[in-house]
Amino acid sequence: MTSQNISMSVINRLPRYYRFLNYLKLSGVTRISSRELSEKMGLTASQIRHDLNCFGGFGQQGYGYIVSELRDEIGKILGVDKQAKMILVGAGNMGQAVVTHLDFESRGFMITGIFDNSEDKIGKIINGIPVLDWQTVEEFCKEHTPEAAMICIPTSACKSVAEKLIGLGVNCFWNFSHYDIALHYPGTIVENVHLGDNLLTLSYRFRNNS
Amino acid sequence: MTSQNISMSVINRLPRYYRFLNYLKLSGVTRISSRELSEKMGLTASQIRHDLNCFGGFGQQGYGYIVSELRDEIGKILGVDKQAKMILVGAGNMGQAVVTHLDFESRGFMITGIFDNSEDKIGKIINGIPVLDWQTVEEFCKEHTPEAAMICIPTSACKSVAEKLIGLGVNCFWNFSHYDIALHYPGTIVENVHLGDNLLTLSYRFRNNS
DNA sequence: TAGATTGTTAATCGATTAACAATC
DNA sequence: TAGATTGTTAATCGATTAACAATC
Repeated sequence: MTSQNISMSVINRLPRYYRFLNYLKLSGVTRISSRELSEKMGLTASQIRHDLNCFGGFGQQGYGYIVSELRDEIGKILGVDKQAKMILVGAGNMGQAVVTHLDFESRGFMITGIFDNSEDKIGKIINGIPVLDWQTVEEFCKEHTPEAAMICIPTSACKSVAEKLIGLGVNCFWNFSHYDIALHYPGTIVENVHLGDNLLTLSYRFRNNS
Repeated sequence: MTSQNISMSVINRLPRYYRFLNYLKLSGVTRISSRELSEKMGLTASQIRHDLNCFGGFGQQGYGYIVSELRDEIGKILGVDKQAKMILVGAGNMGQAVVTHLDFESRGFMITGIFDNSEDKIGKIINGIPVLDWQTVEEFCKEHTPEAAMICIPTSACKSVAEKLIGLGVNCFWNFSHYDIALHYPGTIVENVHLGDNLLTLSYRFRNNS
């Protein structure tokens, strides 16, 4: 395993490499050089080679990279061949939409349970999975041992939910709330999706577009 | 206007500053030093002072920053006091959920039109706004002159949609598809929301958590 | 073999942190 | 005034780019 000391800058580029290579493969491209890929992706060839070599030498000198091979290697690095059990906490608009819209199975996760505390939602079926009462999460975790959680609840509720889940062995979070889990629980792995922040950034750029 | 040459690293932190200051204000905190704020946010005091001074001296030496004043200043920088007209293209799960879930008005934008090309969706009312036929977008834009668009359609449809909108004077995009608008149309302002990429990054970090 | 392109090291560039003089 | 904390410059650190030897 050559996975030590890889910077977040590099890691954050991997999914995009994976997407482009996937697209190239589907388009029937079998071979590509770092220069050609750099033109398609708007990066430098140097950066691509540098990034890839964090994980090993996937190319052939004088030839380039075999698209399907490189795609598979990056897929393996990202963990697309595995599926960690993930629960969704909060079955509101956003939670429902993301779970319905996105293919989790091809991205390393599998939704195995959905929880909410509202009478309206409990019992509802989302994407084939029934919404359970948040009160029963402890029981569920002890039986099914989920490893990750997608958090789609109001920020005010997140502290107690995170605390509870961490106590039940969940330490990987896909966090859509504004509560800063990573800051309060240093051992956890957290990716934040802050749509509001993203929209504000767009606003700034729109207003200051000189 | 002191908005020249601000790096994206700084810009991307602004919404988070704004959120924390807002929270502090609501909590009744009137005054804060860069050191106190740095502890609450998990940054260095030096970085906070450095970031803020890109836009002007908002503090008082020996005293710190007045919370509500700083909040308002950053809000103004982000453009929360203005509302650019934005249309939503694609009224599927994600588009509906985000428009319903998020308060656009307090983040510099206002949804003034929703478009789709599916019979099921056209005529439906989302958040008080009727879904219009995508075929009528040209007419709509000429009358209402939207300045921005939220793109929630399949990647395959994005190229033609982006082209059309750019032709109609829209050059600011909140892009949920995987089509790379910024790469293909260099003059545009684009913020991408790539949920799938984000989930893959989480998968990587989960698998390589040593 | 000659040409092409990688893998890898060195140079550059940019972002973060440290230090401290200015000043409230 | 003395103490505190900013604004700002200098030092450090990390990420990107350039260069080129290795090699297919």
